[in-house]
Amino acid sequence: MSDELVHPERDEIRIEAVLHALADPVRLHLVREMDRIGVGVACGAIELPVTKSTRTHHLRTLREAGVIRMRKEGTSRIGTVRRDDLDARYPGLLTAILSAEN
Amino acid sequence: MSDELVHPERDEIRIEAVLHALADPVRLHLVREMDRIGVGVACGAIELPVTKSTRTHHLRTLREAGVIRMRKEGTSRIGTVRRDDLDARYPGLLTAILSAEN
DNA sequence: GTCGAACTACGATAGATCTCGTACTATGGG
DNA sequence: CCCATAGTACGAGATCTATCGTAGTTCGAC
Repeated sequence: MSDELVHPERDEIRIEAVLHALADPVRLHLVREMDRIGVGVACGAIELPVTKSTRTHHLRTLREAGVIRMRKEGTSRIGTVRRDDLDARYPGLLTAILSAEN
Repeated sequence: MSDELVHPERDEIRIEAVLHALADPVRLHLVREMDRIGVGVACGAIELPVTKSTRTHHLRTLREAGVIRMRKEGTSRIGTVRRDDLDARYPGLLTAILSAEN
């Protein structure tokens, strides 16, 4: 059970899905926080103005788009940005988006 | 009349709007074609599997997001990608998206 | 002036999606 | 075992949006 959660392979990631995932302000904030913290972060620890179930929805969208990777750890989920895969597939994309100030 | 087409200023462009605009396959195709051709292109000349009114809708979305600029020329609309503005605001973003193979 | 071409405006509709509440599962501490 | 915590599943409501058809506008050609 190293990977019960479904993730797309690197070559299965689609640019439209990535852009759509990052076009939502809540999800963009999630990814920015994960990227800022760097190491795996408990997804529930990131403050959001939405409920738990909405958070789950957004995290699934990010995961299924290939933007983040999630693994289980106890009752928590540890999330990390898939920077290596995204940089390999779309060089410069993530940096350009995450460094945008507004 | 003063019904000149409305465009956001460079510093009014928002990253979420740009990402949302480019997340649609029809709009991404439009922008890729405009960028490939380079100089201003008659928007109606780009082949699309949608009707005229749907095309208008997508072009307006791109224009209002600040991705393209449109000017009138006779009964046609000439569209160009706002590469200078986008490169200045989000360095590397457009190149990363447009060079994505899939 | 009349006609057609290019485009926009508007309304309608079907589907997506963001949000929530409730119910449920799984894990770990006492 | 009991229970709290972290998260998911599911369904519902409200909003958004992609699409179309029809009608209207604008411009150039004749």
